[in-house]
Amino acid sequence: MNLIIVESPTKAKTLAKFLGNDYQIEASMGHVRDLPESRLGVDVDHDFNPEYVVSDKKKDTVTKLQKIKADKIILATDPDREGEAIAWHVATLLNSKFDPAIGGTKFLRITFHEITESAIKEALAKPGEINMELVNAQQARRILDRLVGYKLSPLLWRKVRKGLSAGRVQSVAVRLIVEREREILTFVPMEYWELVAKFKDFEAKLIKTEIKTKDEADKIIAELVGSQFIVKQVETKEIKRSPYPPFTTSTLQQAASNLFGWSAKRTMQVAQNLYEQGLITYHRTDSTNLATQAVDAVRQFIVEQYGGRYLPAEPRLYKTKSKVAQEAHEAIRPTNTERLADSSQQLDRDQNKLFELIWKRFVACQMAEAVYEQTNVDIGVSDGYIFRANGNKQVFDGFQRLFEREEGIVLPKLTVGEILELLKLIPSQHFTEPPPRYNEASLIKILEEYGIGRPSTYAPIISTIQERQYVEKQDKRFFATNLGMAVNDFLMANFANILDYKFTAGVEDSLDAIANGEKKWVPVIAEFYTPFSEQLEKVGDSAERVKIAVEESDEVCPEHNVPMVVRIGKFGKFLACSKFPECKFTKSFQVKINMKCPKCGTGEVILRKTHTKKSFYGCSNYPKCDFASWTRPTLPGQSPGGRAKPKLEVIKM
DNA sequence: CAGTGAGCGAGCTTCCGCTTGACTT
Repeated sequence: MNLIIVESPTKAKTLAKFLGNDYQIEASMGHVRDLPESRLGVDVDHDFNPEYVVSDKKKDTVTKLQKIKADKIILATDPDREGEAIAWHVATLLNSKFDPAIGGTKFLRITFHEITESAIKEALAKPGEINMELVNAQQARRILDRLVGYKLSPLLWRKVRKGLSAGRVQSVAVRLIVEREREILTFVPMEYWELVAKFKDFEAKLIKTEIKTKDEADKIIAELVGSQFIVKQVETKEIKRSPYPPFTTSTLQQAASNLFGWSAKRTMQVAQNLYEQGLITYHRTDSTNLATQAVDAVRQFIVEQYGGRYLPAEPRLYKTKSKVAQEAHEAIRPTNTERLADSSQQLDRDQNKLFELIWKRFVACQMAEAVYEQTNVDIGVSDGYIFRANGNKQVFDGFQRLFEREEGIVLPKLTVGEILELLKLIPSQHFTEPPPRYNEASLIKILEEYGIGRPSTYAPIISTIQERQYVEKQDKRFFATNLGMAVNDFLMANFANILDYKFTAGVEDSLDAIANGEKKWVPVIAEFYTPFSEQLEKVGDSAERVKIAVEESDEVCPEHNVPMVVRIGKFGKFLACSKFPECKFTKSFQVKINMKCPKCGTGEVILRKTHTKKSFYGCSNYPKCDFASWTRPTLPGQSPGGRAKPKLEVIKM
């Protein structure tokens, strides 16, 4: 009997369908061994020798694998750095029971990038061995992350506050948010004006002229009134739009965040569900590759469903942009394109929404381009001013057939030299705006661009930086807290190299060098650790304890008539008199949603929490007014929840 | 449907990446 070990139980089931009774297939459930949680587990004085332990959570899995009697053990973990390491750890743990010298058990390593019958049988036909260079690259990655995290965090406990943490990934995520916060705080809005000329049936905007003040706008209007508006140029060109590539984890999380307002965590939970039901391919991937079989099938589907005009002559190939991508899996796609109609009844609302999103993105990615006719019209005025109007008409919908149709702007037929009748000049005041605060989608996007974090960690990173209270989410946007800024400033002042946006990219280059045999892992780690440990010692000896700014509130202490400040206790935020410890007056911290209580009309609606930490809406006049609601209260005429309707339309098939 | 809470300092905290349940409310 042959034992095949993969990482995911769902994958094990799929393989079992393809292979007969000659194989027993089991899942390792990810990593089986790791550095111990409660201590460093790296011997920094002896070549960084790591200490690996099987955690309590993994014991059952490991014991189960060890008990299986097999002639051959085939390690079919993912074809990437982490997968290779899992294979090695599994082999090491099973070796005592299955020593080739004693029992004759043989370890074989196979890899495949797509879960199709042909790919698996091909892999089984030519098995290889564990690639120790790749394993060592993973060990270097693991040990470096441990050294950074478990050396910097205790320094923060000493210099800032107990329980804090720092790491190669999380500290950069916090840095991004802190720097954006400061950019917004120091941003000076600049006034500018726009001028729109209204004609019969269309309008045009003044271009190439900067207007800074109302006086300037008025002056130009005075000049223009009574002038002749003449069509100077009419330019029409064809524009083609291509579909987006199929989803990876990060783009799926971004789309679900932007379209549905979902957190990355929620998206992954729903995707996990779809994956377990066999409806989609694996949902933790950084690749946009597609199995040839799947592309062939969807091309046939497109012809049958929409007609040959919607099919490009050649299949579209999508190259993965990210340099750090490991491409162990395919893109996220439906496992069966034709399954949409009958599956929809069994799925709940969230599953349906996400499946439809994945389905559309995949089918669209193999459809024809959409074609538009774009018209630019320049209108000249005697004084040299130029107004421009843009028209946009869809000529062929192509892949856009699957999505909501955008309203085009249709311009009337205009000819060069034509004199237009001006109806009105409309000035409008604007101000330049700072870049927006990050939300989950934009944070994941930029982290991926820097190569920081992996598909399996984007969602957990977002949880960690909030749990540590480095950042807070308000209305789905991240705000840096005073604590986050203080920790960031401390780390930037003393360990700027680790917080460098390019640090991870440099680490990745070294790991690649280890993986392809150009470098050995121990010197790579030593080269980092020697200066790092010197710096740790220096900062530990000399740095002052960091003071965290307290946030003032609008509330005033009734006993001392001084502002109250926001403090953080065991159970979250509360308001305290700024004269503490002299004055011990406190008040609960109220999160207002800018709405009067619908019951008493005088109180503010505030967000509160039950004993069990569940959020609900209540009235600030409680206990005088007992208004309470699980959902955000609505004012007459407002749609419940005030949420925008999702942009998807139902696919008719 | 709605606690409390900081300051002392024992013993504790902490990383990133790979996978799912097993818990409670």
